[in-house]
Amino acid sequence: MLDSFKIYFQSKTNLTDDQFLSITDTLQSKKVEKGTILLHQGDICHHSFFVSKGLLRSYTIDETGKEHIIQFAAENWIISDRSSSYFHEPSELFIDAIEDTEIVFIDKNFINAAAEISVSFREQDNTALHNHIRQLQKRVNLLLGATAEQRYLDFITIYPSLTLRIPQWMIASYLGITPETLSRVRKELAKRNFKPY
Amino acid sequence: MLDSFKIYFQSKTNLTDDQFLSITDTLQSKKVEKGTILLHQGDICHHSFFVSKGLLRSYTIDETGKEHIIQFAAENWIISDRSSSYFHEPSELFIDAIEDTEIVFIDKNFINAAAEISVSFREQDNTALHNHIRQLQKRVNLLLGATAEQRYLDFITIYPSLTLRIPQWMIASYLGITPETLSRVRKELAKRNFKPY
DNA sequence: CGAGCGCTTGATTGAGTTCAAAAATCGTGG
DNA sequence: CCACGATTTTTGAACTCAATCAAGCGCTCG
Repeated sequence: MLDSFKIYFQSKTNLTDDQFLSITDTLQSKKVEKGTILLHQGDICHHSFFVSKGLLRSYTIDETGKEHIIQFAAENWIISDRSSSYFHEPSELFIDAIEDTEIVFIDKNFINAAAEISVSFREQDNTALHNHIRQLQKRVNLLLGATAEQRYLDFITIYPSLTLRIPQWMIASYLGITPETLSRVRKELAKRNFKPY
Repeated sequence: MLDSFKIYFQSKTNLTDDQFLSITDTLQSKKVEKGTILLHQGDICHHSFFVSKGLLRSYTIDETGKEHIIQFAAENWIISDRSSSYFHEPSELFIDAIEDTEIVFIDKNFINAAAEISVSFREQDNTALHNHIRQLQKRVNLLLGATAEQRYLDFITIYPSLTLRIPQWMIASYLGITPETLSRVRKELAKRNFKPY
């Protein structure tokens, strides 16, 4: 599993093999099965999770017990609660596995070591933060104005490869609509002869 | 106007007066009147705007001509389109003045110079990015689940000092509801003897 | 002082939710 | 590999929150 992390990481940071090895000797990786919870609401988030295989999600549960999915992370994505790790605050989020998943656990030590020896890592991290902001802002904008159908169309164009892997009720939760509504939206799109795949 | 920026900036970065002066000699500041547009959708965002007095907002306009307000910025806040400046992309956003406003224009040169000479500036900038992510994520979460009333209550508790300064229809736009709905929500709250101020 | 903008109020409409139940799919053990 | 229970998706009907449409009021600022 570390292999794909290495490929991912070096593509972003141009570290030499030696440099990479020197900071990854402590990295843990692990296979978890579908349903495993990696981060609990209320806990402080100590890791970022790199997905080498499988699928994770982060979500909140509100007072009425409803889940709201914040993010998905498939192969070669990193998921975590940045606010919680950065500010050492209890997390709002749960993170769990939608599929059996292979994970590399990235901790503070690694981040610090990488930042220490690599300018490009720091730059890359900064770029990732900006990307995150851009993505969140687009989503806010979508949630402010778009209909259920528009939200779904947006989702399948941005994440075509995830659409078939993620259960519909989770996509609905990500879009802020009910599973029933999503089902009807899809039916309507099919009727209008729309072919997503 | 530069004075309040200096106070703000030094409180966050512990630069000496000399250091501050050495990088702020090129900074422009300006008074703009209510309604002035500082950034147009489609333009690339070259500045961050520090508000020393007054009130700015950023917003999008969708295909149907509707405004969606992304952010407000009053005294001692900075507003910009980070994605646009960082990635040199055309901005999705407009930024304009809700009140007559005094602004300090922060450009790339200043940012780079400050980052060059001050570790604490870089840290501060990183913290600001994380704060921004945290705020956006909370907002996504709110938009995913909360009713009109919950959104409004959240707004007035987070931004009590802005509630009276911002026209109601703009607050409605920020919350993703119509002005009519907000008016009714407020009426309902008043009836239930709720005293916001 | 009046024209325009913002806020309120009312009536109506509509997109999406809720509740309920059937149909389809999945996964797991025998 | 099949069967059966569980989960997911679909469908239907009633309902609800918020949007829309429309009209009137009040303020301000030009």
